[in-house]
Amino acid sequence: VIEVGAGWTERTLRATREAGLRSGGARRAVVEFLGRQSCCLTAQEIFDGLRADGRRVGIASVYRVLDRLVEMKLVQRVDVGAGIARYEPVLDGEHHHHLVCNDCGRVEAFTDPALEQVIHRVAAGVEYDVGSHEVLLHGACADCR
Amino acid sequence: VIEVGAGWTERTLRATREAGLRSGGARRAVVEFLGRQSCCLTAQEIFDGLRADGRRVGIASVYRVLDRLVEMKLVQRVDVGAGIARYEPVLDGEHHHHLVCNDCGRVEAFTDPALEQVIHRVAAGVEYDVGSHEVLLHGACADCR
DNA sequence: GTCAGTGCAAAGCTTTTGCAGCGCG
DNA sequence: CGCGCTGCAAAAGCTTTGCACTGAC
Repeated sequence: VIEVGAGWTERTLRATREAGLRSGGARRAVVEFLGRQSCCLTAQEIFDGLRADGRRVGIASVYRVLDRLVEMKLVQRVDVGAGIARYEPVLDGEHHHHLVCNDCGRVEAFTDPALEQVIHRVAAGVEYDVGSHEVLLHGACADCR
Repeated sequence: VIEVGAGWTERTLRATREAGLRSGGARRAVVEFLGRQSCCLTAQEIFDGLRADGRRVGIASVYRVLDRLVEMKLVQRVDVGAGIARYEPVLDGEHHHHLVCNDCGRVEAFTDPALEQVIHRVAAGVEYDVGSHEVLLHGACADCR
């Protein structure tokens, strides 16, 4: 079952409530904003988006909310390599990886079932207790090449 | 053919010479230091290592040399996700990926031929002109779990 | 002699922390 | 009504840039 953004928003708000966290305005705003996005965003992009919507949130709160959600495995942090962290919702039944353009910095998603299968086999064979994985393909996007 | 560190050092110094770059002390020191390492290092670790050897290099030079070598595809930059970039020699005939411990930050290498094969197939099927790739497995290492 | 390469210091950016106050439960 | 959540500002990293000077070619 593919869960869409709206489902993630609701599930996330419920999970934080059930974890005994109080619901302030900043967390709700960040969660609702993230739930409307398709791919990974930087903290600054989330901050700017909220400000553009007229929400007076602090960027520190954005980081605090994201940290908490990453900890709860509701958000995945993706480092595409420019020293800037990106964040995206963890959707049930959907899992993708990223193409990164070395020239313009564009990031796009791709999926591949065989790739997932091989990674799970590899993860099962190492000494680490692997909880998540990430595949990055770096290169030139259609526009830049 | 597996090329060892010494081969990389020599090949890299030759490549920079042939690219018309002048050979100052800092680049030579960084290249020779990197050639002696097995896995990825941070710029700070390289800087500290050189200082420990008594080389009076500036950290800015370490970054400048690394940038240049990444550009020439002689060094690969690896972002394991703590906001700190890591760098490692690109060895001919050897290619590995990384296990990252979420608790202690330890980074280890692993290889898997089937994984490489699948990634190359995926890379050939996307719109990007893929030049490099990177697989990160995050979890708890043997000591931390 | 020229100018790329270098070390040091200062600046820039992302991210974290301190703190007072608001407001959820 | 306590204490978690928040915004703001300041601090703390990592990385880059400015600048004068050295040394390779």
